[in-house]
Amino acid sequence: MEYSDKQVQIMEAAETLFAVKGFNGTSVRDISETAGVNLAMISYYFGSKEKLFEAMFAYRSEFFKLQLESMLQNKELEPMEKMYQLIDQYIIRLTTHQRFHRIMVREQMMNNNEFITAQIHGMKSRNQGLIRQLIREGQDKKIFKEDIDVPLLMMTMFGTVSQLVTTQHFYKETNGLQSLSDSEFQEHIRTKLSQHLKKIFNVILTNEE
Amino acid sequence: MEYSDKQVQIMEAAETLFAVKGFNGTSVRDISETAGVNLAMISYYFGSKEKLFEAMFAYRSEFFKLQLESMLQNKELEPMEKMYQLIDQYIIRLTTHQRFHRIMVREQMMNNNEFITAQIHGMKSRNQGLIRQLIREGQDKKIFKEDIDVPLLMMTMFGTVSQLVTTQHFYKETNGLQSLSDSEFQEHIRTKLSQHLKKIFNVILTNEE
DNA sequence: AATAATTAATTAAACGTTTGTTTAATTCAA
DNA sequence: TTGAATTAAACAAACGTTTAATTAATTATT
Repeated sequence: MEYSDKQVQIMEAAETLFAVKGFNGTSVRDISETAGVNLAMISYYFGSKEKLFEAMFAYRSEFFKLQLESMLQNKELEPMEKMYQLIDQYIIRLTTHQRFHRIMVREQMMNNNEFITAQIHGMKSRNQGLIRQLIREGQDKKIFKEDIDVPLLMMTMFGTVSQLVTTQHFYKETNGLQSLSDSEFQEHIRTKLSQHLKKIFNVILTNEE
Repeated sequence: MEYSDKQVQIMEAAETLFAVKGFNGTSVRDISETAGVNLAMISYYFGSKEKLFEAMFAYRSEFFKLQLESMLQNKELEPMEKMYQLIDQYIIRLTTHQRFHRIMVREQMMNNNEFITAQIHGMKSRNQGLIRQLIREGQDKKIFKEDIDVPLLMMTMFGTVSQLVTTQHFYKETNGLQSLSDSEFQEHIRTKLSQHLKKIFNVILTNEE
């Protein structure tokens, strides 16, 4: 599907507003004003507010997908190296596309829209499959331990990053980081998360410290 | 503040609906029908939909608070035992009050309502303070390691549990647990989370396996 | 203890806004 | 000249809230 500049404008305005105010908290008039287009253009291009949501979600999820295949198939990388790269890629994706991530968090709680629920489900099982494969590889090479609870480990990775991103305002205040600029703070978050998750994964997957 | 049966009915209906459909996705008429009361009773008792939300949130957060003080001050418990109890209590609370938790997750992303944001902030810093204290105790007794990133460790605890609770539908399907009854599944989740988090905390806080 | 007076609870209906969507007319581009 | 893009206006439906009337419960007075 290809979109004109104007259509992209509308989808980006919708993403921004949905992320902050939620789907039901955002009016079509809000979106049209933010996008700088006439109210009727939204129905004209997308059919309805709901369809706009679905179009925007599909459009953004293209960019949001982890690009793991080539990395995972690289035979020169050790399994733990691959896992580290996977962690870092996930952190980067999630901190870079925070607005979209907030929408995902809300939607996977709500299960209101069938199309979007299906999209999220697809992403999730794809990711779980890839990680399972990677862990299997490490186990076959006798580098990883055998008793790994893959779903729970994924919950920890997704959950830790998600928790920090969605509650970063609290985190910033509670830990006296208000003086940091926005980009400094994002860098801080990424570094901390990376260190923390790598430590956990290392110790859960192998026997070393 | 004391509430009559009818007021509690209204707040419980509101909690249920807000958890599923969100604040803006729930109409006052929805609430009145679910609670089995006349539409006007909501304004009559609570003033407005927003005030009802705040009243419900305050009412429920009473039950939601972790009761940690006495346990943490028990001098016969080892620090790691206390940490395990803390983990289990958190898991129980969150899985028992899932509706309220969903509302919290949404609200701490939105920051729309000042009163509720302040309430959440209070809970969070209180919890962080208690955990920090407990970890300090373990460090002073030379049982815990010195380089512990407390905020990040909390993110992992809150995030892992939260992620599993809010995406339990995906988890159930992806891991072939559809045959379990609701209560069996809740028990499954609690056991898994408990084992998983205790393992992580044990290995992060101490040097043992 | 019975009745009157007062307050609280409950109701259906109506209020003015805002909502998402459509219309019909107009402008623009191919 | 034809079809797409754009517009202001209008639409009915749903929204949160208020009103005014009625019923129920409580308190005061005899």
